Amino acid sequence: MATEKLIIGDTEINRAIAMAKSGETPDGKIFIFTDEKFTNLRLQVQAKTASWIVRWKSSSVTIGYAWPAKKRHITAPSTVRKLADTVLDLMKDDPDKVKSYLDAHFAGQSKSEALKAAHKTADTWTLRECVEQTIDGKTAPDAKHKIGANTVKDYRGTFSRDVFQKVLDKPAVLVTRGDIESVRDHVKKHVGASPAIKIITYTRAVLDYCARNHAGQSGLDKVDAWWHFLNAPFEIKPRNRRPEIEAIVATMLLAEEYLTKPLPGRAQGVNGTNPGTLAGLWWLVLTCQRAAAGMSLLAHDVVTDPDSNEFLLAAWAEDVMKAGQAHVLPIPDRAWAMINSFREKGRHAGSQEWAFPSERKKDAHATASGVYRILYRLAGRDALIQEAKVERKGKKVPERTERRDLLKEAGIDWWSLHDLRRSLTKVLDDNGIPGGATVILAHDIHEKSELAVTASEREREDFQKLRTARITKMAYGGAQYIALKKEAMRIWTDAVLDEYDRQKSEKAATLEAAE
DNA sequence: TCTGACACCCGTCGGTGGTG
DNA sequence: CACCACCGACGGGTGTCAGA
Repeated sequence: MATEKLIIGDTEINRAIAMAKSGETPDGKIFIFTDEKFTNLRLQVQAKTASWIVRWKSSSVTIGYAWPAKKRHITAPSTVRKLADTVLDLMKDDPDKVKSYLDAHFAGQSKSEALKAAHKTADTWTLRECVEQTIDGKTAPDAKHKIGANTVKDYRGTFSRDVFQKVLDKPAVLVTRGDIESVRDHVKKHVGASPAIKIITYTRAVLDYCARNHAGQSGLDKVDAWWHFLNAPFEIKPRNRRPEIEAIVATMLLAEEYLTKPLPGRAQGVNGTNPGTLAGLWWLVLTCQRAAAGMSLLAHDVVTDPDSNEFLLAAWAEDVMKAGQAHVLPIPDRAWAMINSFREKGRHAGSQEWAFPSERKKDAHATASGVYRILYRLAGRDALIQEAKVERKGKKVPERTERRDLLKEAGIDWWSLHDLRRSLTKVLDDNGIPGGATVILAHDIHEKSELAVTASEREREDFQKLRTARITKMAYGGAQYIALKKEAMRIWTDAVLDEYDRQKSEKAATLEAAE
């Protein structure tokens, strides 16, 4: 083995690099330069690498490479000696700390930061432990800023990503901005912007929580709060799909047409839509409520308005609405008649429980998902066939043939339930009542009335009467802006229903002309 | 005309990604 | 941070058809 003892300088480094590049040393064995200036340092060439090694007593540690130039690349003699000096001290102190120190050093931390980090490795939390502690702390019954089950689900989803695992096992004090940013970028590239933003948001939340509440155990008191600078340099463009009333109504007429016939290409003569589900779609079109909340309307919470012949009142309890606020909406008679014309033809029409009972399940309400599927099928977005579970036994089976986008064929751009809310806002703005949309959409209502019902309450003979009284009181008192809501609801529903009447008679005229 | 087998269809469930 | 949209997967109910 060739060993040269001298002061390692650029000449030696270049020779070592040349050897490593070719993979050949003069005698084919390991080639070593030992440094006369810093006795514990050596530059060792073996195969295709030239490594910087610090030796002390019987142990040696690689602190970097002169070649290859990929990771931990160091070629300046002074830099190497400085690093070697620190590492040697650490080796004498506690050899176990060297690795973490080098991790921190090459992650770009300053000497003092990296040293602090190194001294903390054994007894401070990993990032994973910080996550767990944060979730535990924020879900405790007496937590100050509690998080809900959905948010816990969000945390778990975010931190369970594969690319995150390695970083999570690092001690939190050693995690760097670069670590988190590379996870963020990977997720952005392979998943999407929203999950990538969550990486940043939740990492920041976790480190903040631990630094604030468990600084000692997490070790985060020894580190600058670099996570405050974490950022996601992109944003999600807000959607701006806004179907015109004409398109909405054309879609509704199309859906209505398929109440009595199968959709194109279907192998069986099953009607494309069912009245109960269509009633749900009409309900959402005419009220523009959030789909899930809108469909969970209880049957007894639609009441006649004692103060008006032209409206009904619909009410949602606070636990159904976003932000936990009760909501009352006046429904113009004309609109309710439209909805009801389909509603009363539903399979479970007249349900005591739900205003919009499911077509399928007894005792359940029609779901937003089911309503949405009407649009989904009309656009031909549903899968062509399910995979056959059993081998066909030569029997001729009806086959589904084509998938057509009926909306496109009718010149309608794809729209979905949430888009209705933008259409409503536009129509009301155009009609000079910009506040109308806000009150209908329940963006900013503060109402504390109790609408929860107990079973025994419902047993009472005069329940419906009492219920009506309570909803009315809520509608007219307090912060429900009932007059504004009435005006806004009338403008919107009239606009939709006028267009419906227009298109319907136009259609009838076309049919007549064809005969 | 009846019956049973089969696979189809609509609406539901639940997970993932997006939104305000 | 708490909701929403979207969509794959699936199941109960049912139309279809061959054969009795």
